[in-house]
Amino acid sequence: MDIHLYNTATRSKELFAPLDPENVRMYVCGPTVYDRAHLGNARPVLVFDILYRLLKTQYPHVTYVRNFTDVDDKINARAAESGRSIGEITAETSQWFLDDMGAIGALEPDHMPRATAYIAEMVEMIEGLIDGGFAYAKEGHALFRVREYARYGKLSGRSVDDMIAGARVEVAPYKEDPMDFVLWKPSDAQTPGWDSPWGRGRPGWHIECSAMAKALLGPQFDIHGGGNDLMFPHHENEIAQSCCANGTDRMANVWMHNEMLQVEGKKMSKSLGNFFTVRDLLEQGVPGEVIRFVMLSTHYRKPMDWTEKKREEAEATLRKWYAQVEGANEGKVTEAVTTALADDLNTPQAIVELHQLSQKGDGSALWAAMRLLGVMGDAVPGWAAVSDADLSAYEAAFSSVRADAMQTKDFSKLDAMKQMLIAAGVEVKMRKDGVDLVAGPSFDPVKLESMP
RNA sequence: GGCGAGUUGGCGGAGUGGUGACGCAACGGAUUGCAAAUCCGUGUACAGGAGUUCGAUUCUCCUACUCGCCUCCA
Repeated sequence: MDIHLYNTATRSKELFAPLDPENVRMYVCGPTVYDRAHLGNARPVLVFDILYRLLKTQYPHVTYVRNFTDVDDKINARAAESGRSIGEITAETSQWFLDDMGAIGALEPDHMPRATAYIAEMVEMIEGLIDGGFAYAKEGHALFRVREYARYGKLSGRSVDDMIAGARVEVAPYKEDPMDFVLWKPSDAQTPGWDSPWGRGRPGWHIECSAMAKALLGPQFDIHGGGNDLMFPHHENEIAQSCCANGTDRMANVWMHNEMLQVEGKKMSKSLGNFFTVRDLLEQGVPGEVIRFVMLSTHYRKPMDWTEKKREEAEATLRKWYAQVEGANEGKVTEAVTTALADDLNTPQAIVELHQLSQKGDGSALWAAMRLLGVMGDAVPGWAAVSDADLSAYEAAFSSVRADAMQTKDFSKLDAMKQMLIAAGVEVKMRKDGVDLVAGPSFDPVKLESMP
């Protein structure tokens, strides 16, 4: 099946053609590990998780790399204020990230390199850039000479001159040109640092991805992804570094960027008070599958608005589907579902196809499709499982009361009983010749104890 | 200020140069002691203006508005 992906670099949807069909290679910019992942961090993880799953259905092998940025001034600040070591913080935070992303159904990438494990590769790459005249060392810094790379700004559609005119660039005495960006910077005694030809210091933010991508995927690979906030400057800088250091004309063939997440129509930010982490939601009792479903219900290139209403709808839909899947045997993913995903990860369209399967009552195909989307595994998750509470005694009692009521035309006792059952979270389904009681999601057996 | 994305019915959300995607909600009907659930059915949405066209929601241009990035926050 043909897969089409929107390539930011060309601003168009293109037929995906891997460099090596035996080994599709993708790199996604991962988190800076200094705290819990917030909901916005989850979006790229889920978007590229879907891409990873899709690619795996079409190619024999996919190599997915997502890094951990464990050297960064935010981490340094966190260490300084908490008195804990950097290693302790990054180890703990990295595991939190994996736990939280696992809870929302994200598969782990094949490689999850930590920046601090690739310092030597970064130094080597910077040396190469300096040797080639693309970078220079000054006052303990190494800087990339942006004017040396003619294609700088092409990915994000900017020109160097326009950006200078915008005057939002940092001017520093050690820079030849205000646009030049840092590859390596000096560390003082309190700041983590590594020895280098330019003195003890630490890498700039962008070089890690160039070095790790090269080490694990080679100088050129298929897909590079991340949030669209990374398009500039991060990805622009990565391209400049990698292409100049590796002598290639491109770093990745396809650049993919997801749009940002909002909460109730506004940017999620601490100042607006609508900032929360994935863990916060999970602790509030929002199942990971629901978080994932809401995320997938908006196409990745559109802003995604997290709302309470969507959360509720997603949960209702999933409960309905889980009930249909329970008892079915897992079948095969229908072509319509895969086709939707193959069209630039059109997850909302894929969800439509799942609705169709649900409508047709095709539980086995639904199961397979839900698994592909990552909201279903080998069994229905516990939170959605139909309760196995034995209500047969109540069923019998209710049936006989109902039979009496039908005779006497006095339904008051029956209605009272029904109210109690409903209050206890029991779904009451009356048929002509009987009654079914099903424990609903909010079933509370304690409330039935006062029943006659 | 620069760059970019977007504006589809009550809400969410795909898609298409020409027969009202889909989900939720709503409404009508069947069923029901009454409800619920279920089933059947109903709705003439494509920001505004101009242009291209036999025909535009879909293409082009302009306007308005929203959002994002450029700045530690994805």
